[in-house]
Amino acid sequence: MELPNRYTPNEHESSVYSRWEESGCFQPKEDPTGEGRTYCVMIPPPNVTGALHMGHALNGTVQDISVRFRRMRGFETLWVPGTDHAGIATQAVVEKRLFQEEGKTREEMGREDFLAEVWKWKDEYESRILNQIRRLGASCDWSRTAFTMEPRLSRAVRESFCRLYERGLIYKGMRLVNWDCVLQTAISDDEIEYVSRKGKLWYLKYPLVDREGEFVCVATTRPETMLGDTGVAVHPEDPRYGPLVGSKVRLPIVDREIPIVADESVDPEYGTGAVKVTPGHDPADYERGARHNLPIITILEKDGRINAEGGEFEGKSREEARKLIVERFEELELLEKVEDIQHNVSLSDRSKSAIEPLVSEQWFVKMSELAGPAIKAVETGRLRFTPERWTRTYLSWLENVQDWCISRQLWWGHRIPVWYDEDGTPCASREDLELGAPHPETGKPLVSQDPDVLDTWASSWLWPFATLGWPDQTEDLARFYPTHFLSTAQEIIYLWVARMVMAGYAFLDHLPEEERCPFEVCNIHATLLDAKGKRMSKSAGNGIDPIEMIDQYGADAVRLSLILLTKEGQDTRLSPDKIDQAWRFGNKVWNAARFVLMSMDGERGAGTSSEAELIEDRWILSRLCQTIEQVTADLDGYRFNDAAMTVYRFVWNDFCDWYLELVKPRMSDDGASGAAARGTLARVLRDILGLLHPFTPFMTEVLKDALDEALGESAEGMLASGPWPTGAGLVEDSDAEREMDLIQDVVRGVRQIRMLTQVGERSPLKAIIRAPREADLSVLRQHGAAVEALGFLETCEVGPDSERPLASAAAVAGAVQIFVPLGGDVDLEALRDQLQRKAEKLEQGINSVDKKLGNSRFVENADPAIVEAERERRVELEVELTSLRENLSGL
RNA sequence: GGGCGAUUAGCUCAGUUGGUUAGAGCGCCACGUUGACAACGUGGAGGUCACUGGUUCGAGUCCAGUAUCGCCCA
Repeated sequence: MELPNRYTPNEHESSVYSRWEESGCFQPKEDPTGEGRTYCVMIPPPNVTGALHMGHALNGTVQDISVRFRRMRGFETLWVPGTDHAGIATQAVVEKRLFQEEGKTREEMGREDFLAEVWKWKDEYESRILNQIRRLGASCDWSRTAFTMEPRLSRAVRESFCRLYERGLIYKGMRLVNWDCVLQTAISDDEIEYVSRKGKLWYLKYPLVDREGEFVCVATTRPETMLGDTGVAVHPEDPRYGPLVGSKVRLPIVDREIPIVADESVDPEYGTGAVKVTPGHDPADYERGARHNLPIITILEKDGRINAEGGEFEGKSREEARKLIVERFEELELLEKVEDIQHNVSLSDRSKSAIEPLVSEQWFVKMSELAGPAIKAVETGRLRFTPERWTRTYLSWLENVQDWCISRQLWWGHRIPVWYDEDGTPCASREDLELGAPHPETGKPLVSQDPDVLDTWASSWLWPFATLGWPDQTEDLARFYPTHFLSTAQEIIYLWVARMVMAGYAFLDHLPEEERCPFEVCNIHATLLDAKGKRMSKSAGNGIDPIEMIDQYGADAVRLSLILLTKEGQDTRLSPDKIDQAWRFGNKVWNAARFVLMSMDGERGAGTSSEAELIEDRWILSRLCQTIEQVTADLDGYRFNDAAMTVYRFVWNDFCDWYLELVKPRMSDDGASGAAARGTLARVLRDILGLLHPFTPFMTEVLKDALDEALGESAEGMLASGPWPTGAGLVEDSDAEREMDLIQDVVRGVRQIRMLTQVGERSPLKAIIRAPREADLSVLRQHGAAVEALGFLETCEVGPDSERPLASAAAVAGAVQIFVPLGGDVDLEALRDQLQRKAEKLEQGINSVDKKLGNSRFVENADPAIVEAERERRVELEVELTSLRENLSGL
């Protein structure tokens, strides 16, 4: 295969992906013995109508690396893909489009027809996002693709609902909930976003009953809610109001007498220190009202208009009512003042309309009982977060968990499996019940099913086991549950992670307790920021489209850049030039491989440490050995960035910069040296491709084919199915590394001379090397060829006390001095300058060591090994400084 | 308001249980088209590690406080 000098991802990606799929390597093999090691990951199901964003790309990459690494190591891996029906988001999107395009509302269409439309949308969008995940290279088992509303998973939802219902953990009640007046549904606390906005604080005066001309002044940001006030609260120790507690005020406009109560929750510093209490429309007031038995008055319709309680304002919108009521207060001379303030407004995530707290009848799950085992899971180490600090976030939510409002006034979702008889007596059922059939307890005919649907999280919290077949005891469930790794975003720790853990303990009661936690490791990936450090988000419009980037740079570059940039747990600024950096690395690998493959004809050695004789072969194999060990350990510990950096450096700095340069002269050699070089190159390249495969799966797969072809070896399987490089036949060779260090230093010395003296990179030079130390001398005598090759030296004369030629340039590498006779071309000034600077740095180093060694408390207290190391360092520095000074004085 | 994170070279970031002369990529300067890669190579310049205290023989690293920025939650 002839490789072009540029890697063009678009030519390869789709065919490589198809080959993976056709090979079946993304699917775990049957395992009748049940003894194979498994590794299972569940994808956080993206919203079915959503599009892939960079957060998905990063998270997908992290999961894919984990899965590919384990697969290559021989685990039976399963990565389950799928999507989430995302009740409110999907319904809102479809509703909007239908209205815009066809002018229809869902009410006009009716429940059944509307849902048919949503299903159509779902099918279209589901394939879009799943294909985007494929584009990234994700090695999911597509035969197990799941959807939260498919029959299998819907059955799991029914089962879980009924179990909780039977355990008395689900109840229905009138509660103050967050109401979205546009979508006309309750939403959970987690679906609210807070936006800081400019607003006003109105100071309203409420006249005291029986005290003509006296008032209590309250401050409010929502004056229209005064229509529902049923009290005024002050702090019990507030001297301004103490005497008034127990008396009453007359609510203006409404003309209702309401009491003044003392409540510790009131902040005497805020506003006037007296607050109006509107239990029907404010969560804090709801609590206050409950404590003081104040009545609850609801003043809003479901669409946000004022209802009959508002008297003359009935039918007005919230905004109109606010304006009119403020005007009335002014007319009544009861408006004391208005202040401009900055405050937080709660908006619905989906409709972006202001949330109205509203009392309504909803279904709830009692959470405190379910939270216990989830807390214990982290305490006992069954569940581990990476980075570890997220444990606290998880625990703090669980420890303060509120009951979960699970009903939504939507149509798109799992309909609540509760039916009512004519008296409204509910019964929950796993199977659909016929209307007219007798209620199992009362015997009266059933007249209706609950119209509401469940919160989407009430199905996604079952994801780790429902996708494996639960409530049935399937083979998959037995084999792959509990799963091993979950990777997700920080803002979803409460919404999803904690609930999944609760669900695992609550529902998988056929398993012993230690096997119920749905995953071992929960990774919280970095937040992606734009180049200015702002969080990438759809609403801010500052996101980078991953698909666009894949088109431009290839999936490998997108994946690798995300990992190279993302030190675990640290937020990451992403911009296209960072992706370009990763592309360049890929191109470097491509060209290195191309070069290696061009010279694979002829005899080839085994490429093992035991066979390696030449210093560069021993050295690169030793470095490879360390790299494999390091990368394996890092991936095992989910340190993706460290792993990627290690391979990156090995490939670029060791393999390309030094090894390839060193073996160039040997590559076309017919003898043993050439065979060893080719064997070593083939071995190192093959292992590099293996190590890189989890990060850059497409390119490595293409190069693997090319390598097989060049070596005349049959392409057995794909890289994706392994094996992972083991390091077999490699040893760490510290002698080779030390020797290579010296060679590199000397070569750098020669290069410095070339630069300083402007003699050019390749003009042949004679070098004279003085190596007074026996160890250096023998290395340089033995491996002079390497120095000559990389320094482009004609000759290289090494001796313990070589004479310095007249008119020579010089460099220093430790105790070694390098001289190059140059006649009159030497720029002595520049040379002296450089050596002088180096000497100053050395002196600085010696001073700091002397300061330590001269300090008796250091010598007495520090670890003896450290003290010894400092002494040795002192010697080394001194030797180098001596040779530098000799060199300088010889100029 | 609560919690968390960050502050190191012009920019983006590494820096392990405290112990070399604090590193990388990009950018910059100089040189170089040589047998893979000029999207490359070689060499170089560039840093009071935000600030103030403390602990320690020793602090970029640990502790406390201050400032600025950011994220999550309310």
